[in-house]
Amino acid sequence: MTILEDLEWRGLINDCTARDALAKRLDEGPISLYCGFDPTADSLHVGNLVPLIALRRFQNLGHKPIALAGGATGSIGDPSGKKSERQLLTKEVLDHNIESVKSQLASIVDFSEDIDNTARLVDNASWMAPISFLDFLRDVGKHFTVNSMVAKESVRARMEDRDVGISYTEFSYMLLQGYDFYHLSQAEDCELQIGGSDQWGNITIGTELTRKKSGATVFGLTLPLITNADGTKFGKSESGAIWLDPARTSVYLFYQYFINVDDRDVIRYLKYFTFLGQDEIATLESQHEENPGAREAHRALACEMTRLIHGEDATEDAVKASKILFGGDLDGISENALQDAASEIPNATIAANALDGEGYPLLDALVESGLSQSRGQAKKDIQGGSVNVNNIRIQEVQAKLTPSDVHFEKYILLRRGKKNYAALVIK
RNA sequence: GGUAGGAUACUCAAGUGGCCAACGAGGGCAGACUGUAAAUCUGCUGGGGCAACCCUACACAGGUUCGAAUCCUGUUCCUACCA
Repeated sequence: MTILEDLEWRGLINDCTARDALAKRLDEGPISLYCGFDPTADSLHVGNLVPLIALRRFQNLGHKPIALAGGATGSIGDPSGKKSERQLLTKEVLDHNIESVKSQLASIVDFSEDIDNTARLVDNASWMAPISFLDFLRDVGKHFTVNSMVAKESVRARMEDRDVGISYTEFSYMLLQGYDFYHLSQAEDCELQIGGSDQWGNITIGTELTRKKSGATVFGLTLPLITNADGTKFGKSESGAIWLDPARTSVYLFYQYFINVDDRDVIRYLKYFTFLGQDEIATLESQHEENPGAREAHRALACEMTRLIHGEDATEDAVKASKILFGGDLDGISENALQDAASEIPNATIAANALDGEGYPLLDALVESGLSQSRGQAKKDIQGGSVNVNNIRIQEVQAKLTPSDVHFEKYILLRRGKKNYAALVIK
């Protein structure tokens, strides 16, 4: 199966320039391809993942991936899909972001030097910064009419909204990205750019510019926007985006996000995100249809994803913790098991002597651990029967935690609702 | 510039002197059922207090009144029509 057939089967091709010509070129041998990302944050999140994983799919088949960090473009701001003008980021922030994201990229594409088609990371600031404004206008700007630029979706949306408008700076963004492609085609023999579907306009500017300036044919391919069956935004949980940085989104929560994917989405996501083949996914699909309650497909998705981003050991810990936390009773649990579970969920520390005498109010513990936002909310949660201490439901608002609630002289396990856990660590 | 209308909680949207921390819908959270689903049903949805109650909040700043989201004055912003 060719790479394009594989992507097609996975539902990962949204749009493609000169599809037949690209297929032919891919048959002839490995090519270099790139995918850009703007360093707007110091971590990637799962929403960024599809194009990067696609880079890896190409790499697995011998092609040479280039990850492009938008040190230059990121300082301008891509208007695509943005309703209003963006705040400019300082150079220090951009540099810091690129540095942080670099290690995350390494878990997705292979940067090891002992293979022929090792991945490379480039920063477009390195070739963009030296170009003078005059040169840019003469060498790049001359190739495009404002008429066609204005017609691009990303610009038109902002032009039509007269309240926000679009600055000249953001208007120029597409030319910068277009120039990137031209530059990489010259300097790195890069022949393909991939990206999210919102990048179509920017990518075609690049293929056009390259053709006009050098006569070479380069290709563009966009991947679909991931949509959840229930209409919510993919990659967002109740507490915000699911980040790849474990300091921002714990491995446990990362794993749980995929475990909790909607039934209707799970097979699609296995195709989008994992490297499992047709046979394996077909097996999971039939298992899922026969017995959805077992959630084999969810487990496979969550494990594959967690393993890819966080590695084998962290995945095992997350699986272990999930088993303990959703296994019911705490009786007979071992100290190690509880400790493992506690290390995966939010912790709050209280002093041992706070439990003495009257005991420590459960209300305070809920707020302290972040499970409830305020004491008033904590009270409602308790009255609503959603609060558990050591997996036993507590409904007295005035309940106090005492030394008898402490397991192994160290832990009290709190839970709000079915899935929100926190550990109270006694010091 | 003129005239008319508008600004209410996460969003939409009622309320036009006390019964308003504010109807209703969506969203969110939780409970029941289940599979850590979906659908459905139920409860909650400004902060503090066990409570009586207190504080903060109906664009902003003042005023009238025992009492204001509601009336008056000024300010800002929106929308429509006219110039």
